[in-house]
Amino acid sequence: MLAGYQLRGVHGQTVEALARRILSGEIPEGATLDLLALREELDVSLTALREALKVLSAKGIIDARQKRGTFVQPRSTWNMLDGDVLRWRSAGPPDPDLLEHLAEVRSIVEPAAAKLAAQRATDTDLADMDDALTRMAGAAGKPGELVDADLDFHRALLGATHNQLVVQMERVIASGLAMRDQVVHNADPADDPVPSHRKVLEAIRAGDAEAAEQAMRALVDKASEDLRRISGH
Amino acid sequence: MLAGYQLRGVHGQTVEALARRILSGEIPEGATLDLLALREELDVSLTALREALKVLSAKGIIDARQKRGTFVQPRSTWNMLDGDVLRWRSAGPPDPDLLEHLAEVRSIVEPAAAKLAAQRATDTDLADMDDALTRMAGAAGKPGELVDADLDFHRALLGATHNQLVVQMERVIASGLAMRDQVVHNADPADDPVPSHRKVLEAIRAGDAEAAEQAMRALVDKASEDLRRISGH
DNA sequence: GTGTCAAGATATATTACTAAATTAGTATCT
DNA sequence: AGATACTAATTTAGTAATATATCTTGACAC
Repeated sequence: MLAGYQLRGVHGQTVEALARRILSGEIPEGATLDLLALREELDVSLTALREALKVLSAKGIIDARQKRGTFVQPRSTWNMLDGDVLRWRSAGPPDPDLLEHLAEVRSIVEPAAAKLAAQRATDTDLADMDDALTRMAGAAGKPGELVDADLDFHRALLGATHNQLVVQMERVIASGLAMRDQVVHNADPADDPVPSHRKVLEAIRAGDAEAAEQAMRALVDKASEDLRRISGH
Repeated sequence: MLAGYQLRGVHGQTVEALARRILSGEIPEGATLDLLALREELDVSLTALREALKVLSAKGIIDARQKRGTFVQPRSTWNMLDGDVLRWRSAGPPDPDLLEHLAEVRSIVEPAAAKLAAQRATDTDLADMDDALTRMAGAAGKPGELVDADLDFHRALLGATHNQLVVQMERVIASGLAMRDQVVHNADPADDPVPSHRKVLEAIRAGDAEAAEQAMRALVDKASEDLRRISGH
């Protein structure tokens, strides 16, 4: 049960089904949706379908205009930073570009976050990170727990920036970790993730912004490197 | 007409009204929504209300569970990077924290984006940025056009990273510019924004990643500085 | 050419109903 | 008395049929 970073099934399965068709490209960008046909295919009422469309519309995936019809919007207007959208995308066949982009965002955001965290972390923040690290150390062998604890560490770190918007990047990182797991499965037991994380934490605890930034940069650079090596680029 | 970076009225006014009430704190976090009461207050049908709720639910603002009720979620789960959410927030009384956080995200993302852009910008990207810069230079005195061109420049720059996720940060930047405009109104005509932007563009054109990063850092640092000075901190 | 008007199409809203899910209370049995 | 099983109440979720509002297109007049 590695559903640790899977959001609760907030929106019914109609949305999921529709989203999958669009995200996968089965229904391409620019296409006009045939609501009546979809209604039959998905075997739901029109109102239920429209509620699903409202969700997708809220995420910038479709646009429903009177008289003209309901269109799939270009991918550039999709809310790629939305947790659901990321999850739907990662559900399909693994997209190497997406993985690359996710890693890139991490390497932009996380070192900067570590820097801020070093300047602002409260005792509670530190305790949260410490707790996650302890659980990481104790989860050797149990891949599910390890990923959960890993994510918790990064979540706590982002929280320590005390910047609401930075905290939201959690979704990107969670998605990145989830997709990585789909690809790697059995990580090399030789490289223990704990020391590198501890290095970050200690720099933050010491309030050394530069050291924290650098330690985090090393961490995400290694992650990117691992990814590149595995995805065969 | 400074609606340049205002999204088309995608979702009806019911969503807007509900969103305002929640975002403003009138309906606080954790509150249980009384659908029947809201139905009357907003004077819409229940299905229309439910569609509005679906939109808010898609943005992580509320959570509707059968039998238990519909709850306002804690702010930490709201999709703060969503364009609509940002717009709704900036509609209310200006939140100094939000401005600060927006500026912080800019100062994290944009220098990194400039660096990537220097490595990847195509001729088209450069032309787009150049065009925006030209329009900036020609829009002296006309504040609306200036902001539009400014935003276009940053949009083009983000596009030049060729990273879908980074491109999405446009919403954050657009929101930041919009909120800044609400506050400053009449900018000091003494400081012309064009030279600093041109410096960034030229570094990108030259493919000098470090210079581009630095030039952009200088730019956003100055913006943050201006903001801090005005908002009276 | 430009503006106005009518017709057609389609998303949007309304009403009223049924179904499903889940909590809490109640009764029953051991 | 305590645990289990049943029942009721509440509230979201879904269905269906119908009406309305608004946008697009094309035609027609000016």
